[in-house]
Amino acid sequence: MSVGHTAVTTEPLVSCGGEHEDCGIREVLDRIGDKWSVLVVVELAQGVRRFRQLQRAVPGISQRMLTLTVRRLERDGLVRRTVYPTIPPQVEYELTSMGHSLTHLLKAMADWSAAHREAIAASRRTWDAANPGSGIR
Amino acid sequence: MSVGHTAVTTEPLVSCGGEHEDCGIREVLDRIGDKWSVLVVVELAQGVRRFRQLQRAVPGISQRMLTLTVRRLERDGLVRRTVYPTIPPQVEYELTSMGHSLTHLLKAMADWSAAHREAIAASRRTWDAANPGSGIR
DNA sequence: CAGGATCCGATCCGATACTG
DNA sequence: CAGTATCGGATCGGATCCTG
Repeated sequence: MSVGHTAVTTEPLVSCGGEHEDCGIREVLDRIGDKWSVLVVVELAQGVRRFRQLQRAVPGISQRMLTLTVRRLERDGLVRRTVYPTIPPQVEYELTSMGHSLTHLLKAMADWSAAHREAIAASRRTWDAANPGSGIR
Repeated sequence: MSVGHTAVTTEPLVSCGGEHEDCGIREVLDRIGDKWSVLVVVELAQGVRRFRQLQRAVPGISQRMLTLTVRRLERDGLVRRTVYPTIPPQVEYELTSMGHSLTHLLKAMADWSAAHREAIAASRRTWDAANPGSGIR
C-alpha cells in the first residue's frame, strides 16, 4: 500500500535478472570501490601520466597506495604500464580501452552524485537532528 | 604487449569538469561502496521488505551489519523505514524515489560488470602468471 | 624518478550475548 | 521480530626508510 507520497512505482527494471541474488555490482565495487582507484582513473582519463605526475595530480595519495592502486588496475586490464629503461627510470601509465569504457560508468556516478548531493546532505541534516548521538555516520 | 585494438583514443568526454580534481564519484562510493549497501538496495528494489526478510534475502549479512547498513541508507534518504507499533514489532523498509533513482546507476554497474567480467578475469590470470608471488590482489 | 619493505594505527566487519 | 552493546580479528591505508 502506498503511503500517501508520490509512489509512482515505475517498475523496478533494475536489480539483476530476477530472483538471482547478486549481479556483478559487488565485483565492480571490489575493484574500484577503494579509496583511490577512481581518482587515479579519472586523472588517467585526461591522458598519459608518469608516476610522480599521477601522485601530484591525486592530492593526499602516498607512494605506497599509488603503487598498489596502479598495480591492481594494471592487473585488471584497466591500465597499461610502460617502462622506459632510462636513467632515471621513466614509467608511463595510460588507460586501456577497457579503462576508457569504465570512465563512462564513472561519468554516470558523477552525474548521479551531482543530481542528489543536495538532497542527501539535507536528509542527513534532518536525520542527525532527529537522532542525536546515534553514532551512525 | 598490445592486446587487440590499441588506442582508439575516442576523446575522454569523461572525467569531471576539466581541471577540477574530484567530481562527486568518491561521495557516491563512500555511501554505497561498502560491503552490503548495494545488496540491500538491490533487494529493496524488488519491493517492501521487513528486517528478517531482508536478512534472509542477503546471505551472509549479520544483524549488526544489516542494521548499520539500513540506518545509513535511511539517513541518506535512500530508504524509508516504517515502524508499526505491534507485538511483535514490525518494521518495513522500502526505497525512496531517490533510492529508486540509484538503482538505475546500479544497473549500469551490473551491465559494465557483465560486459567486462571475462576480460578482467583473463587479464588477472595473465598478470598473475607473469608476476608470481607479487602479493597483489 | 619509481618504487619495495616494514611498522603501525584506524577502520571494517563478524560473532556473540542481551533486550523490549 | 527487530533491534542494541561489546569484543576481537582482519583488512586498509599512512608514515617512514631504503634501493636501483
